[in-house]
Amino acid sequence: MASRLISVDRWAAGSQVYFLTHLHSDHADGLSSSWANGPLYCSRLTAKLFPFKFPEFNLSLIRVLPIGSWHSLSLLSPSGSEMHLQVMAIDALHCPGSVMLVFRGEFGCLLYTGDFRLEAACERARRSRNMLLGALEDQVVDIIYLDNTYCNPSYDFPPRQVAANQVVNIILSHPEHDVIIGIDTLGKEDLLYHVARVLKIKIWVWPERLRTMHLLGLYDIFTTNTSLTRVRAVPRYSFSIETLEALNKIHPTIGIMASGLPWLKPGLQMSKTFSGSFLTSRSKRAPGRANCEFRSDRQSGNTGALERLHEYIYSVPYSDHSNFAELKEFVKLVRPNNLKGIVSSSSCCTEPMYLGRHCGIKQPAKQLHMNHTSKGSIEREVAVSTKASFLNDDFVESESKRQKTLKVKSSGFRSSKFRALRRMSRGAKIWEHNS
DNA sequence: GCGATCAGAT
DNA sequence: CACATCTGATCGC
Repeated sequence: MASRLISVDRWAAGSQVYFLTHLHSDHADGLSSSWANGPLYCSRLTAKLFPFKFPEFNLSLIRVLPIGSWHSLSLLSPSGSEMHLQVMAIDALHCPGSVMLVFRGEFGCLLYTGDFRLEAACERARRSRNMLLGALEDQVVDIIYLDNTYCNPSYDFPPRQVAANQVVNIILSHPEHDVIIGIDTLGKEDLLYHVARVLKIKIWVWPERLRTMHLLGLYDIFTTNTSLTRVRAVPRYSFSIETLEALNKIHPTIGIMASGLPWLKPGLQMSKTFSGSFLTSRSKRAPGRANCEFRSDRQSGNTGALERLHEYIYSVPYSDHSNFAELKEFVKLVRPNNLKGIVSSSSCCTEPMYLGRHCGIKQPAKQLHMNHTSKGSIEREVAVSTKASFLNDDFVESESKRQKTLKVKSSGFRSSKFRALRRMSRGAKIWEHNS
């Protein structure tokens, strides 16, 4: 049906142009060094980081989209005529290089937010909002494709600035401890930078991550020398109770997980908050252990929960996705005719519709995530609602990317032991100069 | 042996 | 009850 002229964060063949909103692997996977399906548009910073993630990639395919200016494209429409459209990238403040995309053309005006967070009090976010409003001028956004990751009123967490200060306070209250902070391959640099600046310390990162920091222009505060600092940012997958227990045999150490848990409004489902989280580990489940003494420092209101999850581990509600209130404000600002979520998961499957009601959008029965089984009919709906068939399938497919299949798992003892050993060996890198 | 893909774990 | 990312198994080459 639809000819799929454009793909966003989707890499199957068949489109004429491709857009990458940011370099997190759940958006970039499918790309590879051998990928050559068409020109790939991304922000300048993403383009700079790109060869680090895909060393063999044919860089001649990459097109830089400058932030804040319209870029014109001519595509061949299914009927064989030339189709003109324009696209603008706007800083999404999700991770370095992340952008949202505004498309306009004979099909109307579409806004694809990608993953984003524009906090109310943030100056850089204010610039993005203004840029967006300037781009829209008097145009109506026909469809907003929204980062609905936390599009549910129960997701209520503070601005990143607040959470960053919580991290600072936790470190300050443990003056004799080493500290590890779990991070991913990209993102949370602002948090680390804030911690380093306020505490006037350097932060250890692993060598690959240091190279990323340098690509981002951060040269001074990060080091791979553990003797220079007591604060280390470690890969999230090596951040575990086992790691902390091992580290504590050598030196008192606390772990801080920035994000990692859903942050529910006080009073909502608190009893199950910790089940199934990253803290679910074999040692935690061992009977008779006193290592699950959750102390809730949750304050009233929504200033954000500071949770001590474990004698060594704190969780801080630091999120690079918008919370519900922010999503609501954003949709009110954009006032789209139609609203669709880009993430499909159990907690937000019907929430775009809910958000639309909150924001006064008159929304026909077209929302995308009624359930996961009616995708075919959804695609037909979208084809109608966009007035033109050229974007449709790929947007829809990008939304179904993160669908999870629930399966019964069987993990063998051998593999778990192997994993533990592997973690230890990675941990050894973490404390190499201490032991 | 290698890359792509998937399941599973964290 | 999330996200992002890693490993290992499997498959096709």
